[in-house]
Amino acid sequence: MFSKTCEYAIRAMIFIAQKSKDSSKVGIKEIAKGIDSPEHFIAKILQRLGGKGLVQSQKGPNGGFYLDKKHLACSLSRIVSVLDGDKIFTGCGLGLTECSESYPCPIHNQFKKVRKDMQQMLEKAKLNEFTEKLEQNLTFLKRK
Amino acid sequence: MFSKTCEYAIRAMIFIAQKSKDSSKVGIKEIAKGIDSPEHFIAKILQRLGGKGLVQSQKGPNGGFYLDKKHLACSLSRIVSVLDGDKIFTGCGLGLTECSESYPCPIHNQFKKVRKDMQQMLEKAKLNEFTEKLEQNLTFLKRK
DNA sequence: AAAATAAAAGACAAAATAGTCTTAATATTA
DNA sequence: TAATATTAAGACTATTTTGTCTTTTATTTT
Repeated sequence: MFSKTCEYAIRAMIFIAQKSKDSSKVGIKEIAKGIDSPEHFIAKILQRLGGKGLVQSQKGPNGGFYLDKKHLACSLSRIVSVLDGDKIFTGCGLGLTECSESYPCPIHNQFKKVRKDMQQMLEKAKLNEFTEKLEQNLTFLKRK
Repeated sequence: MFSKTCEYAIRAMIFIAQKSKDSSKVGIKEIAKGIDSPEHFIAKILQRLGGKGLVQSQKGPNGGFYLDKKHLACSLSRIVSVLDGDKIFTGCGLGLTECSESYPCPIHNQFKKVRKDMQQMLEKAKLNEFTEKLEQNLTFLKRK
């Protein structure tokens, strides 16, 4: 569904959101451990997201990644579209570049609905809404 | 969403279904042209599907690929699961291998619903249901 | 100002996916 | 039975994605 890049990214962003609640920063090692991802890989992904302004960071001792109030309200769909593009939201299920209402592939209408539901779901999902359940150990960002 | 392999496969199978209506066979070149895909690539994909019994074929002059009545009722979900596996139907949106009801990722419930809708949509979609609209040029399997 | 710490950047490597080409096997037709 | 047409199979190449390693830059603390 999503690329590995995107899966790690969402997990990392939710993790950073959790840690940013009390406006503290979190280092890349802790993030990598916290979401069980390759350290250098997630580092590069966060660089990309930082470049696009989705996450903030600070170098040097006591530095790290963080999210201010505004960025805590970032939606998952934003992360997906920045990293994977919006093919998943608007692309044809059968890979036709010209697929559209007026030139539909055979599953255009059915697929359109599923796509839209996915988009709306990710649109509604904001980074800061996951913190509480994580703290209560009702949801998880890494394997047991 | 789906792999290129799977996109081509679904288009090819729908194409073969259309041609199989009057129980005639269709060669790989015609299929490749009809769905606008690399010839040798779709050939290998159809080999895989043939090996799994999803499509039938015959060698030699006037040979080609075809679908008998039974196989014309094959669902798109079957094709997807044979080629891409069922990660898309059952896998975690954030890539957690152990994600489940009792150990859910933060978006488990929302994602589960979208996944299920997708699966049901593909389950219901049978190869033979697309033929008519294709013939009427109301839907398409290749770019203009 | 120096040392230490942390992210940024870029080069590299490995694996998976996508795509191509050649040869072999098999069935049909003449 | 020989020629031909067609899929099957396998080796190969290219591209993209995933992942690693090293060096640089920036910031903080001492």
